[in-house]
Amino acid sequence: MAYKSAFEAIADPTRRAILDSLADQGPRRAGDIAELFPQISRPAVSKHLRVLRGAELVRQEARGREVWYELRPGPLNEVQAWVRNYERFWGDKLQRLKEVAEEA
Amino acid sequence: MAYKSAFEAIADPTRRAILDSLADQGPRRAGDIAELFPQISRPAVSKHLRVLRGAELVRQEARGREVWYELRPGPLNEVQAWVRNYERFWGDKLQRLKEVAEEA
DNA sequence: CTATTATGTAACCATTCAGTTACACTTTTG
DNA sequence: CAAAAGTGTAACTGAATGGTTACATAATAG
Repeated sequence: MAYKSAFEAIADPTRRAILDSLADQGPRRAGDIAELFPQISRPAVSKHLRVLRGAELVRQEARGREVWYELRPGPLNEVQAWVRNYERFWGDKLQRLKEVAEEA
Repeated sequence: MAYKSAFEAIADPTRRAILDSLADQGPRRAGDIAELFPQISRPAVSKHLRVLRGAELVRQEARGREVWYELRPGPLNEVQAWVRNYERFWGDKLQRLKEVAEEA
């Protein structure tokens, strides 16, 4: 059960949704997070949380018998940096013009 | 072999490297791309290319018996948009300040 | 025409993944 | 204390993943 990179962690749509919910609504309990996904079982969500922990995208904090999860989006930095390298291809007008010119 | 989203396509480091090489050096032949990865076989690279095609991150163009691959980074837009939602957590100074304040 | 080159695919394999159910553990509640 | 609540893990399962080797096909070269 090797630790995953942020790239792998966010490949799964359920895990992205978990992160989204933490971003929108702040720290939540494990059970509350699981309730967001009635279609899958609680242990399945627990495993997703473990993957997110492994990627250091969330931090957990025990409060009595409850466990609160908090967003820790730092590692997404790497993803952003990688994707930014491609912005020019759809953002840079000159680049776009060059592509059109090459097609002609 | 269902078609993957951009998120899933870029989860694999070999596929990211393929995209990087196309971004850096422009369109290349399938064989040339495969040579970038001496550690894995040519068919394995061919399969990665297929995944990238499925995600519409590359386009292929037959030129005689050669097949040229060209970067088509449009779908990365979706990834960028998603990640951008998290920028504020590490970029926004006010947000950072708020977090520090909450910890204190 | 034949041989070679460039490429993709089929068939197979071991591993990983995402899910399940059953269970264990710890903390709170009555 | 006993029961209930909150959570994670073990064991299992079917499907998908990433890799391999062997082969098929099409185009160029001699």
